[in-house]
Amino acid sequence: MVKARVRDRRDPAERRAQILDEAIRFLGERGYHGFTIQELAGRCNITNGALLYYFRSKEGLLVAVLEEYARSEFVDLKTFALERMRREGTEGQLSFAAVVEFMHLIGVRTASQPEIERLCLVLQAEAMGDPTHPASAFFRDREKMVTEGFAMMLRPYRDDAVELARELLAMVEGLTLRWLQAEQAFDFVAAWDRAVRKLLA
Amino acid sequence: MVKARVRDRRDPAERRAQILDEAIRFLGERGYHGFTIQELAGRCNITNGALLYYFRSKEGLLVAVLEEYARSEFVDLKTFALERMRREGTEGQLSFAAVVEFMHLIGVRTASQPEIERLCLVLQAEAMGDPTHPASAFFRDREKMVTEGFAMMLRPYRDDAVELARELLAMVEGLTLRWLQAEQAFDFVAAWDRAVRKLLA
Amino acid sequence: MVKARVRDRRDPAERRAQILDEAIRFLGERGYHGFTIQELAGRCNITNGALLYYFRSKEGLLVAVLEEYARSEFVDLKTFALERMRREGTEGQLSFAAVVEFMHLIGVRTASQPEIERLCLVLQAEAMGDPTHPASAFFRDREKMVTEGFAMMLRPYRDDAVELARELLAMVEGLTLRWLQAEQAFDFVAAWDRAVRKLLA
Amino acid sequence: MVKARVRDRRDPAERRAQILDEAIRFLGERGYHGFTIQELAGRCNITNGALLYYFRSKEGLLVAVLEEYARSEFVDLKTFALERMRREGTEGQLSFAAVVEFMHLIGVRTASQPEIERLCLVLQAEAMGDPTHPASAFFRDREKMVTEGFAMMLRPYRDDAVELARELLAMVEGLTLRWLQAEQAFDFVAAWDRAVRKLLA
DNA sequence: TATGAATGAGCATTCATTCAT
DNA sequence: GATGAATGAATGCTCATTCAT
Repeated sequence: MVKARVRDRRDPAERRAQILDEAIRFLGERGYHGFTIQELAGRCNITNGALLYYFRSKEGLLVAVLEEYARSEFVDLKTFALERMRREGTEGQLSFAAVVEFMHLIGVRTASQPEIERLCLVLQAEAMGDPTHPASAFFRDREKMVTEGFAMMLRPYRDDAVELARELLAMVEGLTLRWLQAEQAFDFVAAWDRAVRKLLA
Repeated sequence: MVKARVRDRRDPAERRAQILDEAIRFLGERGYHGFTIQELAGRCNITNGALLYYFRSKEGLLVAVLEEYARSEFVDLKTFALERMRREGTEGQLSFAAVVEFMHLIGVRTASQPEIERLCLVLQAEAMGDPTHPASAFFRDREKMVTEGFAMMLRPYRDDAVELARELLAMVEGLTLRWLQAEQAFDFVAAWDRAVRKLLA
Repeated sequence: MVKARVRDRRDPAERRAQILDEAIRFLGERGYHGFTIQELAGRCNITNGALLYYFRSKEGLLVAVLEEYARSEFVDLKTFALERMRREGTEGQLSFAAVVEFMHLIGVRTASQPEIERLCLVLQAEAMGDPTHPASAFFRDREKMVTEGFAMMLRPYRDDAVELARELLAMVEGLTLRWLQAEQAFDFVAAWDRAVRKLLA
Repeated sequence: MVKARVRDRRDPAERRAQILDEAIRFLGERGYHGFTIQELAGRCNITNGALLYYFRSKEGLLVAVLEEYARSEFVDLKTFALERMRREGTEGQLSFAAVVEFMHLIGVRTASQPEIERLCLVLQAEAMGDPTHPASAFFRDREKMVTEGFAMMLRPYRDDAVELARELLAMVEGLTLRWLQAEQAFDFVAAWDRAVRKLLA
C-alpha cells in the first residue's frame, strides 16, 4: 500500500532456498489448505508477487517442497545404505547389524528435524482421504516404496518381513506423532530404539 | 433454471444426525481448512443457511463433531472397562487378561469405523502445529488423558508403564495411518493384535 | 433449535403494542438498516415468524411505527391547539400567548419521550439522502407540513413567519440532537424555552 | 458475457482520494449500515477486492472518512482563528467581531459542502443511540470538543457562554438538517447569519 | 528480479421471508 | 396465533493469481 518496502534484491538460489525453508515450517504448521501465499511471503519479507515469481503457483510451491524433502531423505538414507553395502562387500543387502543401525539413523534423523517431520505428517494426513489433494500421489507412492524398501532389507533375516516392515513404519510415524504432539517432551531416539528392539526381537 | 429444490422439512434430531454423519466423512476427507460449509450442505441436500441453523458456525460444527466422537469413544471403551472391573470384583484395576482384551477391542473398534478414524487423524495432524486451530486444545487434552489412562492400566504389571503406553498408542495410530493410506488393504485387527503381543511380551 | 420455548399466547392488540413499543426503542438505537427482525423478535421474546405475523415485512413494521408516531404527535399537539382555539373563540388562529405556550408544550413533550425523539431523528437522517428509503416520503411530507403549520401560527404576528418557523424548527431538532448526544445531561425544557424567547424577541 | 472490465491501474494516492470522495457521498446517502462495499466499489469502477486493498475493512474505510473530515474541518477553521489572533495581536482570544465572522465562515463552509455535511449528520444520528457503532466515540468526543471550543470563544463577552454555545451549535445543525431535507431550497448562509444575529443579540 | 495494484472466485455468515405444522 | 425449519440472496472479507512497471 503506502509501505515503501525497500527493494531487496538477492541471489535467486539463495532466495529460493529461503522461501523453501520458511515454507517447510509454515506448511508444517498449517497444512496445504491452511497456509496462504500472502502470509508466507510476509514471513519471507517479500511480496506475494515475488514469491510466485519463484514458484508459479501454490501447488507448484508444494511440489517443490515435497521434491526437496524426498531428495534430502534419499540422499541421507540411501547414502548410508550404499556406503554400508560397499564396505561390507555385500550386494544389495545389508547385514542385520547394519539394518539395526539403519533404524537408529532414522530415529536420529527424525529427531533432528522436527519441522520437516511435522510437514510430512500433516500433508500426509491431509492428502490421505482426498485424491484431489496435490500431495495425494506423492504419499501414495512413498507409502509403497518405503514399505517395500523396509521389507527387502528384512527379508534375509525374517519370514514375516512385510508385517515387520509395517510395524516398524507404523511405530516411527506413531511415535513421531506423539513426540510432536507432546512438544518433544520425551527422548525420541531412546523411545524409538527401545521399540525397534522389541519389534525385531 | 436449475433451482426447483423442494422444501424438505425434517425432524430436527434426524437432520442434526444426518449433518453430523456427513460432516465426519467430509471433515475426514478434507480436514477443517479444506472443507466448506457450502459443499457439506450440498452433500446433505440442504442450503448452507439451513446447516448454519443447526450449527451456528463452522467452528461450532467442528466442536459438535469432536464432542460426538469423544462421547462415543468414551461410551464404548469405558463401558467395557467398568463392566470388566465389576465382573472381576477388582476396583479401578483391570486384570492383565482384560488389558489384552481391551487392546483387542480397540483394534476392533478402529477397524469398524475407518471414516471416524480418518477424521481423528486428519484433525489431529492439522491441529498439531497450530495453536490457533479450533481442535488444538481438544487433541492436546486427549493426548494427555489417553496416555495416562493406558499407563494406569499397565502400572500393576510393568515398571515401564509410561513407555509401554506410549509404544502402544504410537502403534495404533501409526498402524491406522498406514491402514487408511493403503486403503484398508491389510487386516487391521490381526496386525494390531500381533504388534500388541510383541510390545507386551 | 432445541430451545423448547414455551408457547406464549397473548391478546393480539397487546402483543402488537408490545412489539411496537420495543421497535421504537430498537429502531431509535440502530436505524432501519441497522436493526434486524431477528433481534427485535428476541427482545420481544417471540420468534421472528410471530413478529412477521403481525407486520408482514420489515418495511411494514417501519410504516406502522411511523404511523403510530404521527398519530400520537397529532393527538397531543392538535388537541392542544384546537382546545385553545375553542376556548379563545378564535377560528383557526392562536393568540400569541398560546403560541408561546404551544412551543413550551413541544419542549415538554420532547423531553418526556427521548426514545421516540431519537427514533425520529435517526430515521429522518437515514432517509434524508436516500429516496429509496422507506421513510423518505414520510419525512419529506412531514417537513413541509410542520413548517407550514408553524408559519401559519406565526403569520398574524410576524412578517418573517416562514423564516422564523424555520429557525424554531431548526432549534428544536438541533437541541434535541445535542440533548440525546449528551445523554440528556442538560435541562432540555429550560434550554428550549430560553431559545424560543430569543427567537421570538 | 458481461465481464470485459479492463484492468485500470491508477496512482495509489489518486485512487485513494477517488474512493474517499465517492465514499463521502455514498455514506451520506445510506449511512454506515445501509451502504455496501460492493456498491461503493461499483461506483468507483473497481472490484470490492481492490477497494479493500486500500481500506482493510468497512470500518477502516469509515474511520478514514471521519479522519479526513476532521482534518479538513480543523484546517479550515483553526487556520482562520489562528490567523485572526495573530493579526489582532490577542493571544488565545478572538475579538467579538472576529467571533461573528467566524460564525459566518462556518455557514459558508457548510453551504459549500452539502455532501460532507449530510455524511456528518447521518453518521452522527446513526451512532447516537448505539455505543457499538464504529463512529460512536468519534462523535461523542467531537460533541465535547466543539461545545467547549465555542464556549471558550464566547466567554470573554457573555456570562452564559455555555448555553449560548449550545444554542449556536443546535442552530447550525438543525438548520443544516432542514436545508438538506428541503434539498437546499433556501439560502443557508443568509438563514444562519440571521439566526446568529438573534442568538448573539 | 521484484513490486504492488487489481481481479475474480470463493467463503463463512447474516437476514428477510416463507410455510408446513 | 405462534413456532421454527428452511430458503435464497446478500455481505464483508480472503486469497490465488495476473500483470504493468
